[in-house]
Amino acid sequence: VLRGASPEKVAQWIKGRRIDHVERRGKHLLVALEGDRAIHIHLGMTGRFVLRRAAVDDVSHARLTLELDDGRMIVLSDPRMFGVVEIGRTTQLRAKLADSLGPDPLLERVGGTELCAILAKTRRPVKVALMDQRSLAGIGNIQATEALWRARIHPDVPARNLDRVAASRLARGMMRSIEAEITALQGSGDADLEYLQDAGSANPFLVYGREGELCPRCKSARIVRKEQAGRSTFFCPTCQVRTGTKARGGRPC
DNA sequence: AACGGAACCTGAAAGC
DNA sequence: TGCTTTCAGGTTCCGT
Repeated sequence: VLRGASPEKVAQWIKGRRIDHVERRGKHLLVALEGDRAIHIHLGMTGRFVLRRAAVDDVSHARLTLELDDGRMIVLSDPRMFGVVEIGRTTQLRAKLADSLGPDPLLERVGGTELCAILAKTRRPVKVALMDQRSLAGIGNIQATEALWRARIHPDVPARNLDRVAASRLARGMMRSIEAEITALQGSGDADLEYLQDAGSANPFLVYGREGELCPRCKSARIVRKEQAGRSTFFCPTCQVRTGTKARGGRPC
């Protein structure tokens, strides 16, 4: 979906401009062009970039094609059209992103102290709080699910109940989970993209999408799936507990 | 202010 | 086989 501009206007805005660099904050991408112009892209749920040497007719659901001067094509494919493309001044778009998004764990340090302070602001379930882009940028349903399992924290715990120790585990679990996903993407041929977008490939996650399977840690309980704030959540009812919270005397931030 | 729920849209998979 | 239902990685808006 183009935001605030016609296709013609977008083409006019970017045509002939050299790409200066690309920056990212959370799930948002900023393709910075020369002359303080930029393209803001959010892939939504089903958006992906496809690189083609020449012809692009084989790319399904192509919504935007960037033709480079060396003949390559960057095609933005997005079946469900939840993605967003917007043009504007680089400085302006960057400021808007910085303003609307919380810290990005890959750009700035988000340790136990920082995370504890962020979570202390709400009594929503910790999983829901983790996915709120205004408090933390870049964590989606899968990362939140995986991070909570790694940290042995039950997704239903009110965010503000987490003490320093639990928040530290969660911060670490979050980083590990992100790193694992990046490694999987770089290594074995886009492992989780395949899982999510191509049929019949193996599930690369620890608990996400594994309802009914044995917990990979305790190997005794089975992974439970439940709906939370309209999203699927997976957790181990044995490993992931509500202990270590302030309510039980844990340390605050 | 903060929260839950519906809406936005299409395709794949499961169910019948 | 083929039609129908369910579900999906995200965000935003609206009503409570």
